[in-house]
Amino acid sequence: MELDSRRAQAKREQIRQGALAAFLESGVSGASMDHVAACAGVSKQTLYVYFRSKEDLLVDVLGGIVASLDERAPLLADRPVTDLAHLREVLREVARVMITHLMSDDNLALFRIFIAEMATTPGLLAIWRETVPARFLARVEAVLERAREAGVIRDVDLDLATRLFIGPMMTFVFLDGLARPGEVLVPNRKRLDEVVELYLRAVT
Amino acid sequence: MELDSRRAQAKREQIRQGALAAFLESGVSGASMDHVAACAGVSKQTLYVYFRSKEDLLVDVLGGIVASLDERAPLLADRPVTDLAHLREVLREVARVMITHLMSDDNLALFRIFIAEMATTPGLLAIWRETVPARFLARVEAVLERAREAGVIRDVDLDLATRLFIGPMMTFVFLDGLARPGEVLVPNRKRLDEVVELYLRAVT
DNA sequence: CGCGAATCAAACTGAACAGTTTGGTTTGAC
DNA sequence: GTCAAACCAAACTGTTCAGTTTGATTCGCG
Repeated sequence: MELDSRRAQAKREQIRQGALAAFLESGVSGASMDHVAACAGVSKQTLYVYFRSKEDLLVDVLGGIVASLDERAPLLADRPVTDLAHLREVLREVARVMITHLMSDDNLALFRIFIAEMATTPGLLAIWRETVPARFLARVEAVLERAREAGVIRDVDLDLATRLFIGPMMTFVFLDGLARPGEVLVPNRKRLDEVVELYLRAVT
Repeated sequence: MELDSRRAQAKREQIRQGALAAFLESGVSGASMDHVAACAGVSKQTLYVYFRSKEDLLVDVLGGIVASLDERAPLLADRPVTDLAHLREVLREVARVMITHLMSDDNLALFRIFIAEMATTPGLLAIWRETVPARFLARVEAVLERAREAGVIRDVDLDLATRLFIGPMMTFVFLDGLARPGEVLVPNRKRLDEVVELYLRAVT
């Protein structure tokens, strides 16, 4: 089998999408490989031609998702933060994007999968570590660093300042989102802006 | 069978403890009922005398844990917060207790179980909702409310102010704790005090 | 002691499911 | 058209596990 051909890559992708749908729908252990195959519109055997095992497939799928998040992330590095109005605007936007993006049903299901499977699937643990702290937190921290260099915020510990900003968003996601599957109450713009205002008071 | 007798209650409790140990050790789906029975030092059949099903047992055990957390929680209602020094001291203590308590291996495992099983076990969902937001958040919020009445903090939105305080702690628990089973890096006192200081600046 | 309730160990049932095998069908390159 | 690679459906294997059944044993109370 020539698994590098264009056709093979397409099949791989087709399987990935079906698997993702199945996992999001019923969780990892809840989705049988028969069901995954059905979702992907592929025979069960073909699954095993392209992926060694269920765990292999899971890691591959989630790894792909996480990598693709990078592209959808706002280009924080380009945004000017040389005065307070700029910083305020950037933080507001980050808050909005975070909340609307992370609190979608799909993403909440993804979180559930990560947290549940991380303990027993080393590959996922590695993906989470490389991503959430290393990429996402670092990106926010970089914004704050530039703001600090420009004298917009005080000389605070940047890691803690980042956590103070991310934290309230996490309360929305984990306390409200995960606890109410199907009926998630997403905070509105005004509420998020208030969080930013409260936050700015701490760091300026 | 007289399931209300003293003896029966003791057996129930014995089973609960064994089940908790088994669940923490291997997760819910990872712990077979045979293993639970072994951990409890009880025959498998006795398990089913006292609990209708595995799900029943799970809900009962976690419900008990969560209820018992109340007793271990610091008595925030008694603490005076009529000046800044008081408030600072109370918040520092809350932060320390939260972190040392929530970031223990057992509690991280509990979180993992809750998040993973909540989606498919309605009983757990109810327990989580009644507890985490209703009890824990409310308790911190009550402290802030008294501080606000005493004029120690500004006239801020109390829900958001609570989230701003809880949030950074959640980053430690969820970003650092859940991602590094076995090698959790707990933030030290100084670091937590810095968080409190940063926080106080936002609300005073 | 003696009796009934509680408990035990162990085998069993039935279902679910990851992964494999088989044997037949489609696809596309030449 | 032909041939091999890719694919498919379906049956099969071996295992795991929740929950049940059985039949013997222990415990506590009178």
